Amino acid sequence: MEHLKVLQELSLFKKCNPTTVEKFLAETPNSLRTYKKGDFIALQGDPCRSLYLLYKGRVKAHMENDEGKQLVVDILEAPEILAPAFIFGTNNRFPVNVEADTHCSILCIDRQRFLQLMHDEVSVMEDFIREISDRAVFLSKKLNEFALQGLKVRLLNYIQIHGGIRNQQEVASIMGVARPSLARALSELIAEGKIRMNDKKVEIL
Amino acid sequence: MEHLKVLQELSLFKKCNPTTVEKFLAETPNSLRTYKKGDFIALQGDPCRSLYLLYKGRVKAHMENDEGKQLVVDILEAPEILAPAFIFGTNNRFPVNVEADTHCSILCIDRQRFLQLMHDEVSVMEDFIREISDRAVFLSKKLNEFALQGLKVRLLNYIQIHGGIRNQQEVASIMGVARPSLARALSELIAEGKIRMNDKKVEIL
DNA sequence: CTTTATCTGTAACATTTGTTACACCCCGAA
DNA sequence: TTCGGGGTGTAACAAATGTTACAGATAAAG
Repeated sequence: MEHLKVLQELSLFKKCNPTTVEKFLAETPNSLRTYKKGDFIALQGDPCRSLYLLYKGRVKAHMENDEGKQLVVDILEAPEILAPAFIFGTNNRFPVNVEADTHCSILCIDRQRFLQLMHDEVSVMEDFIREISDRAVFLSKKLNEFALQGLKVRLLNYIQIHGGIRNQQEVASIMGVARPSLARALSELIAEGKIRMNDKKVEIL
Repeated sequence: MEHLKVLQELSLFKKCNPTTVEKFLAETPNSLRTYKKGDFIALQGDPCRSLYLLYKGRVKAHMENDEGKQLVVDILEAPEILAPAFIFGTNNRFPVNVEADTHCSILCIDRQRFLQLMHDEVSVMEDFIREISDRAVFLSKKLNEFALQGLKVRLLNYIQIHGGIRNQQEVASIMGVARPSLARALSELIAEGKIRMNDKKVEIL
């Protein structure tokens, strides 16, 4: 049960009494699942009836439209709560595909059991509400970028946060554009003197 | 205190004991504010430390980028909770401007008092979590549309939901495009036989 | 070291949307 | 009635992004 230790690291349980958490995780009907890289953990539209706790590995959340165009919305690294904002919604379905980006292990906890925990442990309730709220802030920031900002601005934001570009294809998926468009945006940013590139490191000016 | 009755209609309090709600609203330090059409209730970046309950009027939430391009994210009608997803976030600031679209009355409730209510009343906690979750779903749907769908698809969705187009300028702000672009998209949809227009009513085929 | 696959830069052209401008219509005010 | 304002349709051109193609660079595999 060494995964219990990992899950204690979740911000969700940080302020909570460790023995309470341990007891909760131990007593909960343990639906434990593992996935290998490339497996789909959930599909857009799937019902979302459990709390999914990622305790090992990395997952990608991405959307896809009818023509196959993709957008990687988020990349989550263990330990992390998956899709906390979609469990208790009126229409509790995944709005994204969740795909294992490495070998992954996930603990599924019954929704009712978790509600009970929130009743009993005030700090868990507060932290869970904070988690959901942060997701909403994250989404509205993304919405702002996609609806109002051009590609070059989005790209500058990305570079500022990540400090560089490891893989153009990857970043293009996150920006929601085709790969050559990303390369062009990079060239233009360089031509405009906004950034400088040595190797994969990008410097903002 | 007839606004109390209106607020009882909020889905947030639907399952809750009415006298409890009444008592809560009455006892809470009543920061009551009114705005006239066009007033800004909150600005992008403002701290968000209270629960804002809209009990009269209609507000618009919109974002703006540096060049002045605007996007109307949502239009809320009383009774409604304003920005529930931003009160308890790690960085609790408004990500949108909130503007009075008619004469508005808003009740501000202290964040800590409301937390207390959620502790005491399980149904309020559950409903508040549902509210936030629904906001997150709403935002991820919007993100999907803006990042992955073209204007014509967004427009069809809008027409399907609203059953028509009252005012092109208004809808253009919601779609995040210039007004002539909207008119063009409409023409093209008609030319493609996807919709038919008589007067302001739009029929989907 | 050579081979091979992947990543990168870039060009040419198509599509979508923005911008500006203008003519038309409808409707209410003077 | 005339006038003026707001809403609508549309055209012409500009800017941003998508699509496809290809050539060179780089990294991984043998």
